[in-house]
Amino acid sequence: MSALTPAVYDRPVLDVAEALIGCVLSYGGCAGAIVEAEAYHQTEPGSHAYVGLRPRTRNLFGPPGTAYVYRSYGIHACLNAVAEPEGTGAAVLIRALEPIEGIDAMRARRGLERVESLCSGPGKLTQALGIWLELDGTDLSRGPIVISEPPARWRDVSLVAGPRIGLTKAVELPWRFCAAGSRFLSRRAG
DNA sequence: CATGGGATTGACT
DNA sequence: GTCAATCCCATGC
Repeated sequence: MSALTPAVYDRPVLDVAEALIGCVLSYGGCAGAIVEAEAYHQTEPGSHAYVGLRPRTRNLFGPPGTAYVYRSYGIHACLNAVAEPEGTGAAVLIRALEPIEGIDAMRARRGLERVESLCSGPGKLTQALGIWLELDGTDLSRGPIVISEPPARWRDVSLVAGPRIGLTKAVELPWRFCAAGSRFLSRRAG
């Protein structure tokens, strides 16, 4: 399994979002296949980058392949992969994983048994893998969080695009991508 | 300086 | 279906 290079992220954010479905996210002995992701770009108001570079969103404008981890609703951490050239605010929000490795550690951190519930949401998967805000700004091609190329069974998965979840602005853009038929999504694809 | 809202979740009716 | 938890910081007076 080889890590995605920065060049993979240095492309239009919609292309990166599609490319990440089926890739494997690993951290601290846990791993899962990405089954759901959303694209965000500075040119549309759903993005944290829309208002311009701020201290909190600094890493969202960093080099392609950077991790952008932010606090959501005061409680949760959400993980993004930064895309497009440095200086452009664009990123892919990782929304759900199909657990592959370290499932018992995920269960312990989540306090749940059901595999389908371990990583089926952006705040859930960071809790399951133990990813927190101090990993903001780290390099996804070098670690400690790594995203690797899809295993054989994930090549050529069918994707379903639909509107992004939970937004109050730019609700209509179909920038959410899901692995078709997956049981590990945060919500059903549509 | 005070206020408010958010790329969510889980518990409850 | 509703709602509170809880933090950063942007915004406005």
